[in-house]
Amino acid sequence: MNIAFEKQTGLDAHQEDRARAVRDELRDAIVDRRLAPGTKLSEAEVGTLFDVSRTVVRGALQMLAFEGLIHSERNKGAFVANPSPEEARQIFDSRRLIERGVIAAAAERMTADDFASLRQHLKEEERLRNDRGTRARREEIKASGDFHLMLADMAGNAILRKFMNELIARSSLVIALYGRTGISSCGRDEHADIINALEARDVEKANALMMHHIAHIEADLDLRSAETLSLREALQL
Amino acid sequence: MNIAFEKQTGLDAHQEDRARAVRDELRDAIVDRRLAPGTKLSEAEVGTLFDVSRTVVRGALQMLAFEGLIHSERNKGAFVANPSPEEARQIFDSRRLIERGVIAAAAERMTADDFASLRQHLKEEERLRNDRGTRARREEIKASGDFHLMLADMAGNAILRKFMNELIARSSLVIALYGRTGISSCGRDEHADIINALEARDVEKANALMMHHIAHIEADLDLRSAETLSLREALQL
DNA sequence: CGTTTCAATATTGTACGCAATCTAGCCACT
DNA sequence: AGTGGCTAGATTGCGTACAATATTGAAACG
Repeated sequence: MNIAFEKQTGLDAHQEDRARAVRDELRDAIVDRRLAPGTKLSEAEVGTLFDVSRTVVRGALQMLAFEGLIHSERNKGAFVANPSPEEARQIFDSRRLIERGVIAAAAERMTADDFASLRQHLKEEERLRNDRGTRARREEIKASGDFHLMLADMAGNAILRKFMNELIARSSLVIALYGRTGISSCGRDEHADIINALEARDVEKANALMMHHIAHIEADLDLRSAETLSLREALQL
Repeated sequence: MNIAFEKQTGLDAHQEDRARAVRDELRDAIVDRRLAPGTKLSEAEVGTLFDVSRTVVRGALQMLAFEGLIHSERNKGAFVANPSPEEARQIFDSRRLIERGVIAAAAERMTADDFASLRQHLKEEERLRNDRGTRARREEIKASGDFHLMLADMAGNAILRKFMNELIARSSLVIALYGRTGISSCGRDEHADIINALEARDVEKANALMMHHIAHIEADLDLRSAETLSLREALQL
């Protein structure tokens, strides 16, 4: 476990809820794959790295377990989730369902400001796409997910927003695991097209575009490696 | 807090994961309103009642907070959730969305056994509906929710199932808070109609029936009392 | 008499220690 | 040499003590 942040980030910024801070750091590390699936997250080790007690670490791990990002077994410990192809399918099926609802709700509520901030975000995505290096790739994955989360925000339903948060995080993990080209599939201006359709208040079209978008992401996955993964799971989990 | 179960139930059955056992007891108590919304759940008090340490209680409370059944504030404590009318709307909007997906997935996977166990469950609901007393009412609410959870099981998507679990629990809370007649709306054989449509593999009809069903439940609520509740919230929260 | 301050009390947040459980490595035995 | 069991080490589960924060009540002041 070669995490190199210690307490550089806002971990000790406000001394509020350190468990949440640790969770956020771990989640980022998992989502952009600095922590490989299957990695054991030892309470003592994590605690040492973040300079907090095991009590705090346990809180953070419990939260991550709820989000499905780690998998913890009693008396065994917590491990970074290693989603099976079947789980991957379920995640994307769920996304199709929920993003449909997000589009429908957002279409009725979005303001000019919303479109402006989405377009601002698009520029950022574009910039990252042209950058090179693994760091840019990681940020690109995160930015791509953030687009969907911004839409969920604009839908104005806190529950759907929470569900999306979980689904996006787990999607990133799946893409990291099974992605062929990384995220180039997310590449072309599909996000922009969705925004345009929404601005035209064409819900049908926005929906169709979103479904295509998700289908593209899923098509970039190589879910055949089922056996390989079951094996890995059997061996190290 | 007049909970009267102590350790009568399967709490100490297996000595595994007592936090989960406490969570389940508390969830039941919240969902069928033995614990009123807004009630403070003191760690020490809960611990004494269940004869476990605060550590275990904290674990249980954290889980309930994730499910949206309690609301905990730092250095203040945990309180049984007191959903606002707006939250109630969001919960039912989310249910409409997700149950649509459940119906679609279940329709393609359900077996004869599934229909049999659903019909078995219907009989149980029917029996409870004819019983009198608050205990029967509570069990009726739970059974009514279980119907939806059984369908979610049959959809074969663990993620949707988890979402439904949360939504059903929160719905029960909302119904308890805002329900006019209790659950008579859920009464007529709407569940049975849905099963019949599913068995005929008529997804469209099943969906329409489910949407009507949810609309009926929602129509039985009195969400006007917005001010009253904000006040209550302001006073006791 | 109302308001404000402050101290006493209660409650939550966190660290730590011990017990229970799992893991790994070694030795004996076939 | 391979297999099985056993012991030593490591890790998690949980209780408890102490620190940090909020709440309550009374007393002092305007």
